Amino acid sequence: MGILERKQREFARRERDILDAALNLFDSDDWLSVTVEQIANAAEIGKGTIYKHFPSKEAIYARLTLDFYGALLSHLRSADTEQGSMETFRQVARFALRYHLDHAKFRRVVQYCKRGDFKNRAAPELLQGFAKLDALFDEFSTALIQRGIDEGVFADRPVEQVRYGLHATFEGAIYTLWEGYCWGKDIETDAFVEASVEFMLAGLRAVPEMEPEVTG
Amino acid sequence: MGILERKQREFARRERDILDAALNLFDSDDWLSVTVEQIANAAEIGKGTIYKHFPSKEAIYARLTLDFYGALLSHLRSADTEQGSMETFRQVARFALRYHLDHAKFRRVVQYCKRGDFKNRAAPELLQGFAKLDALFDEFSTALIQRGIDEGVFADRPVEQVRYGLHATFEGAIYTLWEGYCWGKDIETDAFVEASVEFMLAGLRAVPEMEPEVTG
Amino acid sequence: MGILERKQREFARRERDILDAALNLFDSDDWLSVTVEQIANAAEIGKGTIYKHFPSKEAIYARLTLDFYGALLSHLRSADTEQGSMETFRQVARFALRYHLDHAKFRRVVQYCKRGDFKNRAAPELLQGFAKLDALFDEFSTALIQRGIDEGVFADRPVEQVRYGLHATFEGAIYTLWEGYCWGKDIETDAFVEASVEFMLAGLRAVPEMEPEVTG
Amino acid sequence: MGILERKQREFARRERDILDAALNLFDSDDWLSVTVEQIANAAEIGKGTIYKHFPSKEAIYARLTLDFYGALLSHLRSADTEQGSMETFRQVARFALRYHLDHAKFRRVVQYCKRGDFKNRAAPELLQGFAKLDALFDEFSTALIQRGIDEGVFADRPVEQVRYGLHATFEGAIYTLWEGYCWGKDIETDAFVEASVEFMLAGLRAVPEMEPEVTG
DNA sequence: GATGAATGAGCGTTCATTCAT
DNA sequence: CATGAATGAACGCTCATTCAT
Repeated sequence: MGILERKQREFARRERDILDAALNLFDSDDWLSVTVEQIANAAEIGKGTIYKHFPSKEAIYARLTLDFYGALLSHLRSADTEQGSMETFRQVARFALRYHLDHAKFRRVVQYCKRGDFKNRAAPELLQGFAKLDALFDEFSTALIQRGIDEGVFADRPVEQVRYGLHATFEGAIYTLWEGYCWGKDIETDAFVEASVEFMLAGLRAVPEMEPEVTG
Repeated sequence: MGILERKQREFARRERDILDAALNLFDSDDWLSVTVEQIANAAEIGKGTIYKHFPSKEAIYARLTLDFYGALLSHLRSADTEQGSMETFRQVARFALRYHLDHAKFRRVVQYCKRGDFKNRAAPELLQGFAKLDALFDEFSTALIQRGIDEGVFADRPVEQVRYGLHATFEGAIYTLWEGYCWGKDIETDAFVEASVEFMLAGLRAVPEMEPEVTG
Repeated sequence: MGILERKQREFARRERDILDAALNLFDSDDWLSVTVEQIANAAEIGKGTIYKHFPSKEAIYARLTLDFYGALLSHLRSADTEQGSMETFRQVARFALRYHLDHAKFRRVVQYCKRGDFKNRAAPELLQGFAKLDALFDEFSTALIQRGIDEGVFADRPVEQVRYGLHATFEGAIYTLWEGYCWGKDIETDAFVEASVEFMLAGLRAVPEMEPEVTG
Repeated sequence: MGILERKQREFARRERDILDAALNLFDSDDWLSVTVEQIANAAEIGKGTIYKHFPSKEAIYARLTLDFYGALLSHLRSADTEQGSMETFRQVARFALRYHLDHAKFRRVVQYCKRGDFKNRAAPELLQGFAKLDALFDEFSTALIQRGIDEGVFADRPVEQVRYGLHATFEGAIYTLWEGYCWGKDIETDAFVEASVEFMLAGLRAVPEMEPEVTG
């Protein structure tokens, strides 16, 4: 019915209001001291209404984080793969890093949700949500790397092995971009993105064992 | 006098007791809920005595973090530099990563002290301590890289630029080693250390702009 | 009309559903934390509908209590009075105690409604309901005792006086039966009922002032 | 040392202040809505200080109740037992009832602590405290009754059995005295105490099985 | 008449820090 | 110098009741 539909839409809209309000309030180093009441006020609803949508404050954190990664994944999957695997990887990596930069408001809450103490407290269903995303990212990146190896563009090593270094660089790049700070200075973000992407590609192409002779 | 000296030694010893007690208590996901009283009990002193040594609880965090990085730096500086710059870098990087693994008890407090909200609250003198360490690490790593470039082992690029990718990989490697978890699975630490080190070296050697032709 | 009648019947039926649902949910030590929503769910109606039948949650408590005592009274009044006054009293008392045991689900809410804080908050009309029941029980028990005195079976004292002890034993028996616990042990209910009834009869028969000589 | 002793005395004194303040505030039908802050204010200490003495608000309830029963027991044990067992029982029972009247401020909290939901939440050590008191009261009353039986003053029945009715009357008397209300009217307390005590004695003396013939 | 989304007041408890002894 | 009792601000969450549809 039209009435039911409208109610559902209003309900969904309020949920967005809550998440948006929270996200904006969380964009500060003091974010952890933002109270549920402040979120409710910012969303222009009552405090109790928040709990119609989320069972706890931490569930809001989790939801923002899941939304963040879910949107990233969906963008990545719709990436253009017509080009060579190197260029494809470059664009995917670049996009992922820029996505983090463009959604920097999420950074504190996303990092919080990765912490062990958060996961210890989190409801099992939330943890499942995170695990599912992990698996999807895993699958996506594995395919990307394997394609490069198959095409002879990346060094022919077990994917398991090459992903270690790749993961390190990627995680560190995000961390540093979000921190905005490196080697005692503010970073120049565009340059940082490009340098990190090329670093990843260099690692993917490199033949690890014999490299001194090859390069030297 | 002997008396004065003994008193000073006792005082210093108590400080160590506090820091050791805190460090052990902090080795848990619940570390943030460790109270000053618990630390005092574990150190077998009164709660008030802690405040003779540290102006605040967060000062203990800062001190542990400074100690952690200070010790790392001093170890790195005493590294053997007799070998070629590539091998020297490899050993330095490997040592730094292993050092983080070997001092995993520090991981939560060290990560906490990097957070923006901590730095906002921190006393200026503490921030100076961190800045000084940053500068020393900067100086040390710059020298290492520059030597490799000068010897023709690393690609000839502005140090500023190459350090971006290097920093990303290094930070991400530490983060992941401490997390113990990557791509949805527990990591195999030895392999992870080696993969990360070689990834860094690959990035340092690679000629970034023309690589498609070179490798393909 | 048939339609009107059916509506009334449905309405009354819903009220029963609410009361039954509430009563079942109240049969637990946690009964005070049962929410209106839980009652509504158990009664398979909407939360708002409850308020079409009862002006407040406490009105449900009051209604259950009034129903409980009302049913007891109506049973007592229809008791067989053909036997002697002692046996009649014995049967009435036994029935009243067993009635409490058989309706133990009511115990928490009935006791709650006796509390002073409840009565302070209660609407005047509810208090009138309780007062009316009190008066009817008063009348009923007075008649029963007076009959025993008139027949020379109970000691000849002012009814006012004898009822004090009787009331104490009766109230205490109910309390203890509902509690199920006495002198540090679980009670054996049948024995407890009989012992209490005989205790009441002993008190009713006893000549208070001179008894040492009489019995000794 | 004098210093240590003084500290202990001050500490104990504060505990008394808290308990006294709480007791006074609890002497109202609204007692459950008395907040910890109100108690702290009334005791002229900080809210946190309360928690140095009691782990929770409910622990204050429990403590008051234990104090109440502990003092009663110690009074009862020091009762004069020189007289005959009937007179001794009469005086003990009378004292116990009057004690409840004289400490009516305790009545709400004492009744609260008997409730099942309270006991479900209570710490095991508290429950042990209650169980211990139960056992001591049990022992005391058993001895009193047995003495009456041995002296031929009370009917010769198993103590277990006679205590059922006695317990009912006693519990009910206290409940009613505290309520102040019986058969729809305010009670006259002195008369109620005497009537209840004589009721208990009548029950103790009565020969249960054959009484119709004996009395009629 | 039935519904259920929205409301918001209310409170126990923790713990870093101080300071009198 | 060492101690530990005292402090009090701060906050997530519940749930009875209302009322627009």
